Amino acid sequence: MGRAPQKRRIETRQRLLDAAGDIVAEAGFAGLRVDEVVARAGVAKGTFFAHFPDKDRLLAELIGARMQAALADIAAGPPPDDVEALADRLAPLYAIMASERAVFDIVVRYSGAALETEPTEITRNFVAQDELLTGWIARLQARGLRRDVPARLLAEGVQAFATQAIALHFCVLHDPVPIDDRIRPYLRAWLTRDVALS
Amino acid sequence: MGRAPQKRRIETRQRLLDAAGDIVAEAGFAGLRVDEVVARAGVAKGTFFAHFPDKDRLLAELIGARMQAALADIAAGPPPDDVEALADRLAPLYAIMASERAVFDIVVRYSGAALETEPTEITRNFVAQDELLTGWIARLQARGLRRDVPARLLAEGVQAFATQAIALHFCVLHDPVPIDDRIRPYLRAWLTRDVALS
DNA sequence: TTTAGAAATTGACCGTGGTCGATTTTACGG
DNA sequence: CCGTAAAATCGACCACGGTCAATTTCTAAA
Repeated sequence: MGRAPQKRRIETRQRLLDAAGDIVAEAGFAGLRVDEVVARAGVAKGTFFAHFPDKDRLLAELIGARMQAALADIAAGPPPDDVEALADRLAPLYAIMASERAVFDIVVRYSGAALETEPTEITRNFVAQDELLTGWIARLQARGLRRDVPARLLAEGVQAFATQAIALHFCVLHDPVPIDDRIRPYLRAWLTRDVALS
Repeated sequence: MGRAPQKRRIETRQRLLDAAGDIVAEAGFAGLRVDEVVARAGVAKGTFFAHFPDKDRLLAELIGARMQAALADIAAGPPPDDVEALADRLAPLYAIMASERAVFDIVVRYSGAALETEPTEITRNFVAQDELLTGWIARLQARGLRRDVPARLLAEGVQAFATQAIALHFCVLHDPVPIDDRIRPYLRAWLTRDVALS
């Protein structure tokens, strides 16, 4: 364990994050250049990589922060009472993930902790999603949801379908359906034992 | 419509593919460098990009070819008679997708046709997977599989779970379970109406 | 206050993917 | 066989992410 980080380091890191945030606001995540970030933050290029192992990790940091905010918002409300309400509640989170192709790519890459690296905010977000969903689903299993499968597996499945739906969203073979509408049929089929009856 | 490609162009393209194949055999997909490919093929760098829009598309070409071979093999056999057999049959295809992190990344990126670009061999492979699976599942629906959801949606779901399972495979948070074992619980839950009874 | 050493920063440099105007090769009508 | 326009190839060049030895700044013990 090294020493605690100096105040200067904290400030530099924040300046880098702020500069990056500004650039994203102007040019999107895909338009972010490391040279531009360090220029705006007023530091040398090497400093950037003393704070972030690579460019993608900075993006993951920014995206993870947005996802955490959205998830906190979602978790703050009451648990949903059926599958449709559940889909409604998750929509804002998925909107972030699908906001840009570059964002989705980063989310997918870091949704599971990469083997070598420290977990990112995105990884933690997915773990938190898992817990929230598992709780919601376990509660709904007392109210008509399928009970033949553990709540945790169902929760993981929800994430699988969300990824699939967003991936299809970036695909031209399929009509430009809103992702929310695309996720819903999956969730109905996955979470209920008999769609015709629900 | 321009003219048909000249013989020379066909040969050059093949030399590039062969060189790339050799390098992959030696160093894996992650170890492929464009400079190395053109050096072995005996052409200039610009020629490479006259044949492939970018490096990733070459990789997609190589990976797609392997996937097509595996899928043809799978399709050649008789249709499976239950969920377990279905999972068995798909295993070789998933083994390719999970063989390397770099491979999985490419597969995910091109599994749906990217908005701007020509569809790759990988895209076509996923469409073919979809059709094969839809046929298999429709047949199995006459033998006990859930009938409350259209076969095509179930087929898409299988792909969603495969992606999820392979992604988790590259994640250290979870134990190093073989991907096949990871996919199976999903498929049982997704394809049957009541896991406890099956 | 001094000072040793750790922490933080610097910027020249490199590897690699990708571009583009110049050049050579091919196909084909006359 | 020649002339010419399209096709194919070439390679110097650029953009951008990432490295690292050198330098500056900070901290804390003496």
